[in-house]
Amino acid sequence: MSILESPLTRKLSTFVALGDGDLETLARFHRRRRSFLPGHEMIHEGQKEPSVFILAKGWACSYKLLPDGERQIVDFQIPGDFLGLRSALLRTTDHSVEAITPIEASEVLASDIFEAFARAPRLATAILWAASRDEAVVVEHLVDIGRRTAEERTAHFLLELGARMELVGLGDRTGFDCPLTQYHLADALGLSAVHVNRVLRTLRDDGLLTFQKGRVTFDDFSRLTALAGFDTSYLDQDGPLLR
Amino acid sequence: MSILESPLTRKLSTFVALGDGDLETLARFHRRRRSFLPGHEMIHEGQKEPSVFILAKGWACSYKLLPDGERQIVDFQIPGDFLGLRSALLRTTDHSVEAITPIEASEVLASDIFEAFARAPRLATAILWAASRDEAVVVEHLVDIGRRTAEERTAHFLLELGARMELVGLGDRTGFDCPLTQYHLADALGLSAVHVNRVLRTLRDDGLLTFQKGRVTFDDFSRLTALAGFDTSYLDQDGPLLR
DNA sequence: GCCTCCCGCTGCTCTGGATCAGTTCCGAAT
DNA sequence: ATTCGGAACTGATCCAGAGCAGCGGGAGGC
Repeated sequence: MSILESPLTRKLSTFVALGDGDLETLARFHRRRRSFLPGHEMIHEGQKEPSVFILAKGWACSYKLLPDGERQIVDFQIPGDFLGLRSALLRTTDHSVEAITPIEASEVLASDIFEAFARAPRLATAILWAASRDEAVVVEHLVDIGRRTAEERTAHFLLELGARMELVGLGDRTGFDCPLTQYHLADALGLSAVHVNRVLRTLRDDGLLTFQKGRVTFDDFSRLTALAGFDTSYLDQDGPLLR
Repeated sequence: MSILESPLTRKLSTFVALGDGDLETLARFHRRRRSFLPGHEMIHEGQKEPSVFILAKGWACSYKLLPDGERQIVDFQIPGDFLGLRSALLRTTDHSVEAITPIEASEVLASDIFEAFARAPRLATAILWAASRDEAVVVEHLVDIGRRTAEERTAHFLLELGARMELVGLGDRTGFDCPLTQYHLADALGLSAVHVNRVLRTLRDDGLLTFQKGRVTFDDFSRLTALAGFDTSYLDQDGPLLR
């Protein structure tokens, strides 16, 4: 896949129109190609020298484990996302990352990123923007768990995920392909797997959303966004915010 | 207050030894001094042209409101913290910020920050580090809400806050001054105020922690960290990580 | 062809925390 | 000195979601 059509380039381009120099610097990130099988722990909590990856294909999830063995999934990573960027900056790994599907990724050298900051300010801004966007996703997730009911929370979370998939051309408002199990969803939403199952069933029975056979289908987008209190204004913007 | 003893400088210095040029650039941030009274909404969700502040004195909180009027506090800001940095990068404000106490802050121009990235790479790295640290705080908060019981969650959250206060010289492992009400805590922890009250009472009765009269006291630090599953390794490091 | 494992699914019971409906306390304003 | 408003605190009841126990079905391995 050419750098020009990589999901990351696509994502960054919605924010800023990248120049040739930026693209060249970005291309240099993709030196070491790596593949991982489902279940592989790509990054371990506590790891020294944290690795950074750019996801080209497949899904991963970042999570933390509690002493009692419970797991909280903090975020899912989809094509175009960075893995371990925060850990690299903090020089300490505060979470683990696991491959959910077979994965294709580029392992990036932290030094390449810092170099990019020095010599390709436009690209640096774009990366910062992407990092901020990730943080905004986590914040929305926090609100989901803190203040929404199981149903709102599930609906809202899947809509958010759909919006992210759409941003890299892997989905639209009818739905998206989704390799997650109900267990993943439970660990992400702070619910039990049993309850996630019931919630998904009622959402389906109400004709709002179907989560089945590797696909999430938004059966009634407008009623769904209303139920979830989901802000659809992201659908309005077209073209880079910054030229 | 001289720039050298500002909470932000102090915080950044735990990470990287800043040079004269860095400090000069940092000093330029503090051009417009602003004061706010408790309850003032310094940043509004949806605001265009978001403002950026560096908190010098006082406490603020960033939060999101839900359609049904519920509020989720995402984070508290203490001296040395940035307000609205993420919004500035995203060029859209996805949360509000309210002053909790009387506040002294510097309003920073986004352009000054971007300039700093171009000409003071060490400082830029330090700011990036601070932003990553903020994100790590939000992630811990997410785990609190998603997977910990009310008691663990309350204890863990206050310990985390204590660690942050310690980092800017405003607390130690015996406790810290804290202007929050039980309502603030409830909105942050995703609990009802009633339940927060009960939890604080049992923590106090068990001789673990006292939340009273504007101060949080860690009555039994080691039992408390054990209950909360709180990682105390932050206490080990001394001196900048990066020289 | 059968076995096994994982995932989806379901009924029942139990409980952590919400909700409702107050009272008490304290500090600031008049 | 009294009022007033916000915060802390408490008891009683309710319910969303957890926990437990178990079933069915499909995909992969031998």
